[in-house]
Amino acid sequence: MDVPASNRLADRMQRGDVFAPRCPSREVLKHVTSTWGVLILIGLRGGTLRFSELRRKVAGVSERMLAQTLQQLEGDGLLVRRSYPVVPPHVEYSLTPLGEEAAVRVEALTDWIEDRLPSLVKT
Amino acid sequence: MDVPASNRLADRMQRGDVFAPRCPSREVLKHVTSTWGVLILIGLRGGTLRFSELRRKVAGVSERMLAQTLQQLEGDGLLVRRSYPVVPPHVEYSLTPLGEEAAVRVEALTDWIEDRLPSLVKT
DNA sequence: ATCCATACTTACTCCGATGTATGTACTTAC
DNA sequence: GTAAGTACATACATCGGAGTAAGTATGGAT
Repeated sequence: MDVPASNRLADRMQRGDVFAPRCPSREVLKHVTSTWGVLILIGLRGGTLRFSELRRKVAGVSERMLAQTLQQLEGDGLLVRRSYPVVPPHVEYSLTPLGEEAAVRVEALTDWIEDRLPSLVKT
Repeated sequence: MDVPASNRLADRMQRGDVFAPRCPSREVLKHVTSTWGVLILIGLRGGTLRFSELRRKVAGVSERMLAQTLQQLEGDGLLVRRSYPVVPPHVEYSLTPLGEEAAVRVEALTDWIEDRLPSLVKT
């Protein structure tokens, strides 16, 4: 069968198509599937967390990567940052409804991997 | 509340826990969520494909990255490689049942991103 | 004789993802 | 006075993901 007209690159990019290298969806995908993006999304499913709480929950993140990844996900509209002008600083992060939807799907993948790990060939 | 004993690092790694930095599940996760890993898994959902067919379907991959990512996913038991001793070479790749399960979840995520792209803040 | 197609591998290179270390501003605790 | 906690920013170094180009082996087409 032939390729339908709606498969043209421009159309696919407007709809959102990860197969189109320059589609913005690739950016979001990159953020969401990044090492720390995955863990932050899942970590926040339990509810709102402060920066340092999240840092403890997502063991192994550096402050640098945590801050950076949080900004990316915030820019994508997947989480919100609320800061309170007190001292010491108090900043809270929580998923948006959109972020919750993304997190559910990411967690479905990681849960599956964790479950099936024994079936997967040893590295 | 305290951390239960089953949350000890060693236990979490045996079960498979992406939050444990040295758990093998992190390796699999890395392969599956890599730029080309994602696209290859989805690309193969349509059925068996040859190397060059896959290369055309997953637009933008270099031969180098395609070969390398295929080897990773094969090592994880997510796809199988069948080669026929003919000339010119003929090699087929297809998902294993395990790979199909993974691909479904990966595609659920990418489908969601494609759908919700308009809702996501512009970069 | 030369080119093309196939499925890679290898060498070289580049850039972005990530880690480390340090700084900041303020307060509480010792 | 000095250390610790908080939420970052910034500079520097590193490492691996990723692209490019070329090579390999073979046979058929031109």
